[in-house]
Amino acid sequence: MSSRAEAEAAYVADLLEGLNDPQRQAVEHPGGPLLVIAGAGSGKTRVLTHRVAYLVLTGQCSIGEILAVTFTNKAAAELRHRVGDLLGRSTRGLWVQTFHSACARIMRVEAEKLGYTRQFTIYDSDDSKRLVKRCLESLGADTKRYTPNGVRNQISDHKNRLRSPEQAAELAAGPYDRTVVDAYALYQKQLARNNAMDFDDLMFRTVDLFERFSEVRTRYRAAFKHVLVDEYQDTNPAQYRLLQLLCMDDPLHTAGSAHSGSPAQLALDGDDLGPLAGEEPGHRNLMVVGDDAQSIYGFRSADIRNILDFEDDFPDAQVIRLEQNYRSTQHILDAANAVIAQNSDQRPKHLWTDLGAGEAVRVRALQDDFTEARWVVAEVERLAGEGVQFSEMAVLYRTNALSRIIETALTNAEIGYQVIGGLRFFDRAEVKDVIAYLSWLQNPANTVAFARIVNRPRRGIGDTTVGRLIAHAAATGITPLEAIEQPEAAGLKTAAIRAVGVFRDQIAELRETLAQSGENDVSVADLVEQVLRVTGYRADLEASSDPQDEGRLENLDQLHAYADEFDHDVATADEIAATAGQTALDRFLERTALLSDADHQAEQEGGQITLMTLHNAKGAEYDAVFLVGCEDGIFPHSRAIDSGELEEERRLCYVGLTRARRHLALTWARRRALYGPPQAQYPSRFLRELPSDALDEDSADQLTGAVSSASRPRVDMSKIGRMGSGSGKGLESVKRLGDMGLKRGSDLLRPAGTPAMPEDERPVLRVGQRVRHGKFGTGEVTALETDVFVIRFDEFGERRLIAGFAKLTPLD
DNA sequence: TATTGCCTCGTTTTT
DNA sequence: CGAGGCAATA
Repeated sequence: MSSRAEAEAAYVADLLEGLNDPQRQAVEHPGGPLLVIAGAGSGKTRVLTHRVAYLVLTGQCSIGEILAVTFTNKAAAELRHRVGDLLGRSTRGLWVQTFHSACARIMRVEAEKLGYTRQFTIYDSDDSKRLVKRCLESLGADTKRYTPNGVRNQISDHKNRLRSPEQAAELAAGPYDRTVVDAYALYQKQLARNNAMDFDDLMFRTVDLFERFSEVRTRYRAAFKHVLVDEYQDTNPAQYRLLQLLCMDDPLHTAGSAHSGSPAQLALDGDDLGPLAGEEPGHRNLMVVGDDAQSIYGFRSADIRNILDFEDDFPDAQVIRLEQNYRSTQHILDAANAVIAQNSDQRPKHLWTDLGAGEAVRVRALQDDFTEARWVVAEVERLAGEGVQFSEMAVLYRTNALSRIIETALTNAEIGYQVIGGLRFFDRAEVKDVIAYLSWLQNPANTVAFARIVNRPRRGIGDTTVGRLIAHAAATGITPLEAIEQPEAAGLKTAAIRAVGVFRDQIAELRETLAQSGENDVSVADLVEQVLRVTGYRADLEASSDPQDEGRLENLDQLHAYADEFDHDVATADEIAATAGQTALDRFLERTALLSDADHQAEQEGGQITLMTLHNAKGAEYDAVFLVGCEDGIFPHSRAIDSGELEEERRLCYVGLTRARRHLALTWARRRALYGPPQAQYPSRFLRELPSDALDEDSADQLTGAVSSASRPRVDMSKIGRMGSGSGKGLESVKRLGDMGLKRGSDLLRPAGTPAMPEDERPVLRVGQRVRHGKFGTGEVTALETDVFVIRFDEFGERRLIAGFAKLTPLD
């Protein structure tokens, strides 16, 4: 053996040191499709990083021939960092990217083939929502019935399933679907006209590109000899297809029928659909790592079938399971195992540890939300007294609305905390405004950015004027930038022309600066500064008396600082190579578009306890975890109960439980004031799935008393009718209901114009009785409460009616 | 055109 | 309770 080979063998032996058997098996996998089922805390990142290092050290491929994809920038950064540590050298050339940034990078190079310029703008969900709204309006759709957000989600789902508008049309069942499809078609047209892609397009267009241009496909297939995927359980059909196109044989024909879709329709020349005769076979080196039990993004079109059916999709696939957990004590794992075992659509799995049984898991029923919060705080203080760091504790909840009361309790106890999630830095209106300025300067076709900033700060350019400018631009095929140069042609009158003129001059000045920046490489920070100054944006905020504007100014300072940092951040050689021909502004916009706040978020400051949703908790771990609000309707969420999505909720529970290393407590409140007055709550069904052996003795009776009432038929508050239009004449009655612990206001329905009915005239009803109502037609009484009827109408579903107002005629 | 007040409605959200 | 939407106002 040559000394070089010996040295290499030594390196590799070193690398494999300390891995358990299945981990090592995964790292040494000879090639071909590999699925690593990595239970929570089983060392999946370890496997990924070691695998990359192994491939490089054994000379199976160079570092630049590996593509590792993740879902978050944070995960990508960590992966890169840890691979660097293992290899002891630079990871330059290694493609560690999020799905979206990898696609964006490819699209920047290939955009022209699909009719975009390289400067295409990436729309975030907010931009995309605005555009959808505009589309709906121009279709004349009622945006109350067709909410922009709802329609956008539907469109997003179509795209994630690789359905073109035409294909979506084939599936459209009712009038709602058809409107969605119309909006989708128009929306895509507008995106193209705006030279913009939304997040979904980054994936969809890349798939499209690979499917239609064999030359491009071949190039990327050859470039990556190994593809690794993190969090595979969260991939959607588009991502699945992309992986297939990159790795597998005969890529145009291997698509599973469930996932296949033909390219979106784009009017383009140079189509290159053809048989694949002569195309190199795929390398098949696809390694995916994930945990089906942690698939919690189904609502974002992630398809758990991807991981469940991996062996069917790739018949020669190897499957390796990692079940040894290095994080939690056995009681915690027992609890998690028991809960997830209730799911039927789940790979059987049994986490175990050699860390010992540990402390019992605790379940606590508290009389109300306030008491619950205080209990958690008291426990936090007790644990702190035992030496657990605040930074090692977390409070988890299903919905953000639950955080407030915990925050209040922590504040009262003077315990520092940080809330993860909420409004991100780059989503703040003022930050987005400035970015929109920059974005529009870079891409004048970006109508969404134009509409956003044209009257910000206020310049007296109202909706009508903006509408005329946009309509004029659309009608004549020019950009909004050109449109403001010809306000007369757009049909504007004197006052509007003057206002637009001011704006036009400001933009001209900014464009001048930008043009110079191309030559002299003026920094992005300077551009930000220019925007703030020239547009009067800063002056406007400074002159304001609104106290919130102070914070906005601070945010803008932060944005400036961020841009400054960006200017001085020496781009890696990689980035420069990938972005040849791009200006600093181009790169800045790309980065901000794809960067979430989590990446920007300061590392855990010492001494602070963390509050976050269960979704945000994935990947995190803490010594002590409190899972609050374990009540049916909250967790599992009522909407999930309705739509039968309990398994995903249960996986969410599994995620929550497995975040804890040593201390785990689950709490629920018998009464909770979520919106308005307190309401009776019932314990989460998941609590009853916890094995008593894993619980402490006090936990045993924490569900009794309430369980019997939970089995009582309950009114599903989410299906309750709404108060009719008209003013609050019913307020008194509504207030009385509030006093009785029922929800008030919008949950109660009073048909417009219906007068209150004297008590003695109200019909006597019984459950099961058929009734007629003036507005809702016929239905059946499902429940009676004091002053309230609950009726399931044949056409409108369940509604709650105020007895004093509802005119109901008994039918039998 | 900007401001106001009233009404509605209420998951989760890696990009 | 509180944010966002919208219609009635100044």
